[in-house]
Amino acid sequence: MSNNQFKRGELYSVINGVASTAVARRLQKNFRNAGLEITIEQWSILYHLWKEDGLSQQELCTRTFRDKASITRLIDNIEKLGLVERIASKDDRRVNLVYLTDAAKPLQEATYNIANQTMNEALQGISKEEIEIVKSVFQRVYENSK
Amino acid sequence: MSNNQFKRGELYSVINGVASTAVARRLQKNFRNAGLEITIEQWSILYHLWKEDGLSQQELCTRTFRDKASITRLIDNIEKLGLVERIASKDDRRVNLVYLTDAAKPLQEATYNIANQTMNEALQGISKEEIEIVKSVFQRVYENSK
DNA sequence: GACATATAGTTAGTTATGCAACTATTATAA
DNA sequence: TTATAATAGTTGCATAACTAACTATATGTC
Repeated sequence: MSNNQFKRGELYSVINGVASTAVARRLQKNFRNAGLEITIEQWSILYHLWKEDGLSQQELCTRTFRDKASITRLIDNIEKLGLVERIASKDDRRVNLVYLTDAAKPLQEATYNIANQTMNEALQGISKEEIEIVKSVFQRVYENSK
Repeated sequence: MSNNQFKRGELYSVINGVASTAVARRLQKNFRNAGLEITIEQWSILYHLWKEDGLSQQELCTRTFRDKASITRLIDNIEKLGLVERIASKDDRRVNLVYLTDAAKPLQEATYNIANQTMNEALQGISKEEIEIVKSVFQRVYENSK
């Protein structure tokens, strides 16, 4: 089984280890205000594909710490929006590779800007040292709990 | 590289400020192994009622950082299990007060033990000072984001 | 080559979350 | 006093999560 210990662990990499549902909700609202009708969960998938397109669903499980069933349905929904498509791998016919469509590419800059701004606001007044401690504690809690 | 986040504000107050879905899942599993078929979310409601019985749904919203619709349905499910009951307030007829039933009381000690043990394992090697910093950062991120 | 096992992905069932629209009750203001 | 606003809770709709059972393909061992 994959290490899918975190429901939306994705946010971690985005907000420097300081994760909170408050931030997630704020980010979602900012997306919506900008006319971007995607969920944060969907965005987290796109985020990884912008970094590296054509990942397998299994690889997305690993990178986003999600269950494979969750990935299946997230991809289903993003596919319905026309932002990604599944293409069967030629090397291994069990594998689906997930590719961004042309419709997804313009979203990247807009969402990056909104995400960065949201995170900066959330992290105001918090020092780099504190963030490092939070990350370190998270890491050890994770190690202790698996 | 780990990835951590607390799923609900609730967990934050329960596990000494160090929240992670890994701990939540471990806790859930430990509950199940002990024959306690409740979810962590349900348990988080019971936890607050064991500390102070007869809270209103609104008060549970505040204390567990949840939406009132979420509380409505969580209470629905816990009520179906026979662990709590809603009693209309005499002072304000809009208000439901949530009371533990006799069936819920014996669960307290068992779940406390399991929770404490799970938390102690998760927090091994982490100092009180570090935990305080994590709590403080969470609080400030929350304040910055609401 | 054949059989067992591991891996990638899908589907079903249950729980939980958030938003928005709604009802009922209480508080406030004209 | 009456009209309006605020508050407590419920319900409908959509998304997401986890477990477990399932299909299909690959791999490894005899």
